[in-house]
Amino acid sequence: MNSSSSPGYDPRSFPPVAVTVDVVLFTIREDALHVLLIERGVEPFLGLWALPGGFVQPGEDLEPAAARALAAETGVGEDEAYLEQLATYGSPDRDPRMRVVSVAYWAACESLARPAGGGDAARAALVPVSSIEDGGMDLAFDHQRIAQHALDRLRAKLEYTAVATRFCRPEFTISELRTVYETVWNTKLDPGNFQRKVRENLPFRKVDPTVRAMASPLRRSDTDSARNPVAFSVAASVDSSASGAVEAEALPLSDQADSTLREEREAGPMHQIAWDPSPLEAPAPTMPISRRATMSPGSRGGRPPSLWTAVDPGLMLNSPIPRRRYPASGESG
Amino acid sequence: MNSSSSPGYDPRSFPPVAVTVDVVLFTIREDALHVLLIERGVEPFLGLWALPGGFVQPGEDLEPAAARALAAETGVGEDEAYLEQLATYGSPDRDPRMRVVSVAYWAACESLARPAGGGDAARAALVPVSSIEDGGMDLAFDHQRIAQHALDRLRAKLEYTAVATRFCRPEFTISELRTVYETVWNTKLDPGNFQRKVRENLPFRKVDPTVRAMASPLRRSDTDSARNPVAFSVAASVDSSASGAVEAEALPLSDQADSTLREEREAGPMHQIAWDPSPLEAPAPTMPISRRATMSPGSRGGRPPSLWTAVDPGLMLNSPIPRRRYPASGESG
DNA sequence: TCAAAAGTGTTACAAATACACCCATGA
DNA sequence: TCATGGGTGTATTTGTAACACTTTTGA
Repeated sequence: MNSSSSPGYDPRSFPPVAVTVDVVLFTIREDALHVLLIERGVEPFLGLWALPGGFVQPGEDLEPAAARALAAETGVGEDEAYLEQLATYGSPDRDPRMRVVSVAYWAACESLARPAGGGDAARAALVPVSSIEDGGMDLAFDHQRIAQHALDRLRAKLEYTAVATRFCRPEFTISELRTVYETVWNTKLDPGNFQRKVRENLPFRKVDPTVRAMASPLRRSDTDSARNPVAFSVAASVDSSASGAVEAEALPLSDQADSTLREEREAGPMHQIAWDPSPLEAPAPTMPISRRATMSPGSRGGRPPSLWTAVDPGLMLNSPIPRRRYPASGESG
Repeated sequence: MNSSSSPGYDPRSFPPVAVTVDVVLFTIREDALHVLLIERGVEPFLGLWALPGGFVQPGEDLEPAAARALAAETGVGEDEAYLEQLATYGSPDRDPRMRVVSVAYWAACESLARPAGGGDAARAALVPVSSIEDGGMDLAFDHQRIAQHALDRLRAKLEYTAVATRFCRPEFTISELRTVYETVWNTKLDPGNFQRKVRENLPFRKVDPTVRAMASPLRRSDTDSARNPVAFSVAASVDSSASGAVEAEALPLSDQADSTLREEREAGPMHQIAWDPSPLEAPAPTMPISRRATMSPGSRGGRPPSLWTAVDPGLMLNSPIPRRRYPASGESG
């Protein structure tokens, strides 16, 4: 704020601007990184794809606004996604209707459970980031640029934070985590070295099998959840309660109620959107939510992997995951 | 921007919000990192110190608005400072008067030449970041938080970009540059290793002494400046080209905050501010602007150092400057 | 018993650290 | 000629890359 101005300050004298939020939601589907887009049902850019978003309401903070917009348009609840501010875009002509300043957020979540079919309002689709990057898709407004920035940020943060875990279920195997890195960076990582890296990083925690065994599908009701990070409870409160920061001790982290828990998207009535397999989107996902230990899709065997969690996805890694620079376009095996 | 909204879209129906910009300007003075603050002349927070800033004008993009606000309140011109978006703060109650969303920027510039004395309106001061960090200063609004975030970002970016050069004159010695790193990180770096790092980093360029000799104080007018990075010419075009909004990445600033309602004083004339040596500020700077080769203040001799420039302060280093984690508070020697 | 995946060990190489040392200059 | 800072050389240490190898399971 500056100091002096014309003494007579009139709250209504400020230039008329609308403030919105836009969210770039990433998820991994079928071994490819996807972005969630919504088809516009009104002008301008009618029929084009755009990022989910909406106006910031009076009395509403920015991040909650982003979370709300995301939930309203896609059914992705607040606890399901990691949400972080990206940047703000306010070019005077970015919206033909009026001056709109948009605060962009990016989000990461586990593969969307199978989308409820109840298509009501908008059509949503998950499109591979490759189609964003190669400019093959025409997005509304400056959303292409925003999405690209979000992608850059995501890739950068994978290297030195534990956000990658937000693409996994609350408990995951190291291989699953490695697959996330490989998918986002579009590269291959050495399994052995990756293993070592995860093990030496405090934000990643191995789930104690004995603790898991004792705690049945239901959580213990006596001990509190937030203060006492016992199995089950942690995952849900993970991002918000970041509090405890880094401790050296092995917490009894663990998973949440089985699988099924996570499709409880009660987050309000008809929020589900039609996961219409539009031209842009692959057929609905069939990824099993079952708790099989081994990740690999076509696995015929192998040593049973141990399960891991992240203390807090936002935490900095003490030792970054080295990435071989990913090539511009797809490289595999 | 959101996709679908109520069909009947009324440009005047959006919630009333003011959008402002705030700038955290860093500079190095007397071997300490300082932030520029302005004393508030009106309520709220009358008499408190605050970041320079102002309203975003109709038709004005965000970054230009920040540059304008900075120039208007401090006299620091656009070409003099590196300017980069930081984050946006929009807590509903951050300004008691009304809803204000503030897009914060951070800036770095060479030690402010001697401040024009023409003290007219506001009082400005450079305060050491230490007094911000230890909470010893009470800033208006949420500016303390913003400043802290900016500081975190600055420290992070020093590591993998060439921004540090923006604390130096267009041409500088490696020692000067090292001093910048040491000051910002509050640590000591090995001169030999630092030397090597700079030499192997492409964004840093040694000024060819022969070229310098030929080109008098004035630049050659025949060859273009942007294409042909000759001494002198490079520095000027440096920052503006960094435009591309979001750059690499920095810290996990996963919080949001608020904004500030600043009373705009038009970008009219009389922009200089009184560099009043307020209680917060050290006496006016006396740093010679002369082009002496050796940096060290009390230098009695030594080999004449070569001069360097940065191709572009925003550029990523190909080999990051390793930093020993700086201690919480001052460590020296 | 075989293939596949988890996980460990080991070596080769690259980078960072520490520090000795030489060089050029002004006083 | 001496103190001082610029600049280089180099051994030590640390970290990464590559890959062989052991373990454990399902088919």
